[in-house]
Amino acid sequence: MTDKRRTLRRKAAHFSRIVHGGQLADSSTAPGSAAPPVPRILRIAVPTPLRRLFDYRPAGQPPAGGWCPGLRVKIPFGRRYLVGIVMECAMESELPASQLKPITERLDDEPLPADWLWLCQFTARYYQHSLGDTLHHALPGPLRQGRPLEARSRERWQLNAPEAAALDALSRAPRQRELVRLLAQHRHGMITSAITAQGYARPLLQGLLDKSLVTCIHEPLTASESWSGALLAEPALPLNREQAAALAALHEGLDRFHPCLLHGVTGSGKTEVYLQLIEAVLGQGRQALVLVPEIGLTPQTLSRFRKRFRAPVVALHSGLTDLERLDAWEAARSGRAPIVIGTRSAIFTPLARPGVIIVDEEHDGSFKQQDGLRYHARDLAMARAHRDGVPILLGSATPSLESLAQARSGRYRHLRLTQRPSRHAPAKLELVDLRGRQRQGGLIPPAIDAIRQALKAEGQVLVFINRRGFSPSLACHQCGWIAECRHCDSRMTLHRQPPRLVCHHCEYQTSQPDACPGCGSADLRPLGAGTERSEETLATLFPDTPVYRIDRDSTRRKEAFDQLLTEIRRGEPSLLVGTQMLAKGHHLPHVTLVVVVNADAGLYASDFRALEQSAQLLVQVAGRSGRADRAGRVLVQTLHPDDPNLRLLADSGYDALAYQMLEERRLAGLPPYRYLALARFEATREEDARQAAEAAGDAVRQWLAERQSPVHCLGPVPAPMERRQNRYHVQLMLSAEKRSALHEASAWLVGWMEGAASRRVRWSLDIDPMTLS
DNA sequence: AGCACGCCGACT
DNA sequence: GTCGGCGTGCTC
Repeated sequence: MTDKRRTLRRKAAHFSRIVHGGQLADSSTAPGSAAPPVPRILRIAVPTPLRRLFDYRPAGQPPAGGWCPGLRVKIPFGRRYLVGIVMECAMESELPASQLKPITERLDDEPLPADWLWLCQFTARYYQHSLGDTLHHALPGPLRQGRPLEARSRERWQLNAPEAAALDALSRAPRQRELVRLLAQHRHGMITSAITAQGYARPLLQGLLDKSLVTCIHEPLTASESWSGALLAEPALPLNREQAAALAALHEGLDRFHPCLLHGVTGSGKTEVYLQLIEAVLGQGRQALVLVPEIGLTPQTLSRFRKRFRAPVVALHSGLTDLERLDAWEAARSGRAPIVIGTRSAIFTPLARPGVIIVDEEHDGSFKQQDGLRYHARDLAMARAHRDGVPILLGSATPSLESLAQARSGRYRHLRLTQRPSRHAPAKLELVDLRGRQRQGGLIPPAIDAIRQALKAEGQVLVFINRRGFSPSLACHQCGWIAECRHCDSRMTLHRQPPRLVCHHCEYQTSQPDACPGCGSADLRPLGAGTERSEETLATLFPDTPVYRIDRDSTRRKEAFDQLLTEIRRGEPSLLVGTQMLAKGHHLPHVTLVVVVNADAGLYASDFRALEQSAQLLVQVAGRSGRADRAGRVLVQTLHPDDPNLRLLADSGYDALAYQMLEERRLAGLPPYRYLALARFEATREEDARQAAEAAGDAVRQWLAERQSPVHCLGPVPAPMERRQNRYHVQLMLSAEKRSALHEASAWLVGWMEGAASRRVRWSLDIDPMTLS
């Protein structure tokens, strides 16, 4: 009884710290202030999900600049040692001195960069995440582990002999010859990572070294490279009128926060605008940060940037080792890297002299992290540009409704590109009625005829089907049994290579049954088509044409994908069957016909963003069709050819549908007109998840009522797929017209859940959720 | 999240 | 007799 009361009191105290305390470290105590007094207390962010700082006593020599926020320290924490980051220096602690431990060791002489620290604090607060966890997440691995942020040396490779002589010596080593040619293009040599990024493995370099054809120089990493002088390695392309106008508008806002939406149809030359904007920024001696979708950081994108500028382009992609990542981070922090290009997590790269942030394909879903720290890189980019006082450019042919609304309201400058260099307008979507038609591999006769014609005219055909595997389910024609996952509320997808039933939600696999487990009948049939089945059908229908399947299964190995793309770019008439992997980003100049096997998935889905996302995807796919000298066709198969949304998209284009969707969002009280926060609860027992959600719902409703808060609370409701991997998902939604109100309410809810949630229930809060599932 | 402590079933 | 299951509590 007394125990219980004590626990409650402790929870209340803890809770009030979370809600009322926790101001951000004052930036006036940041590095640079003169002669700081030695603090008695260091408040430290610790890599744990606990949303508070921990007080320690300083120990050892203070750094030259004095104790200040941003210094890494090693600390004893419970029974282990962790790397924490000093966030505040204070003279008093709420705890008695006897309960404070001294830090074990100071790890830095200089604090971590202030812009990085600010962004992490902003992120933790905005997404209601533990600051310690956020900092940990945003730090390169070696720094996370407490390794020093010191100058590392790196290897620079330079050709020794004249190119011709070297080539002579390598008559029987074609890869080494290629590498020699590459090195010959770089008078000052190349660093290892730049070479491996081009696909040359280290052993090749060793081979050249053994033959004394190259020298390897170990240079300190901090050596500043001079890239001043001539900025461009190749001249900029001429701009059309719209591009020039957009660039002129961007030039007006180079020295301030200037949010812009570059809204340009596929092929209208957005990248050229990026490049010339970056040129201007580099010309001022400042840096550019470019964010691209996960699928967009291809060697082609990268080489376009690298070819244009003489300055080094640092790419942050998933293939980097921890040390390479640290190098990139350090190069950006020190200002040595003028151009940094990377996916979502690259938003956490510090910059010495920020000049512009560009978010390419800003509507892309991969900018939102879907687990753990659920941040949206585009939104963080906006916050960061605002704080740094630099322009930010969001680019897309199919802008998110969020960005479109901002542009329409005038908060973002709306820059449009409507012209394409080719004579042809983007291909129109032709809706094809699927109803009552015989399908082969998902395709109906008119589509097959169109494919035949396109191939006859020496074109390539892209068949888009957003389902991996052979068939999305396996059904018994005797009793109606359907293969379902044991662990999820979902159907198993049939795969042929290898033949298995696979759950795409939890990876659970079984062998394909010979007979129905329900009635024993052998009449099991695949239901519907996936990429494998379309591939098989097309191979039968067009035996003389190569069929390439591009999906996660066929391109598991990276080289396989590159090889396929190279083959496809040769331009021979061929059939490409693929998921959105193919639809996004890749330039496929020889495709003259696109067939969308089924456009219906997003039209009637329950998720409020489904229509927006499928419209964006359809437009992206359609953009693969047609090229400079030949108009393309896009056939869209659908069971709902009269669907008003689909019609609007086909007849009037994305923008018209987008503006209509915005009106619908306004009426429905959904983003971007209201802000959402989604609390998710999951547990192995359905009961536990539901009870936790109900308790949270009751608590937050009471809190809202007491304060007469305008925030709405919906639920709890079961998630759209309630059972996943044998865990039950229930959710609670908060919505508000004002961000600040939502923020207050969700902060309170998080505090409540942190104190109240039972051990068997996992919960998380998703601010600005992308999906309600 | 880790990592302890603590209290109940099948094993050398 | 103990090894180890996961329930509960704590981390300055």
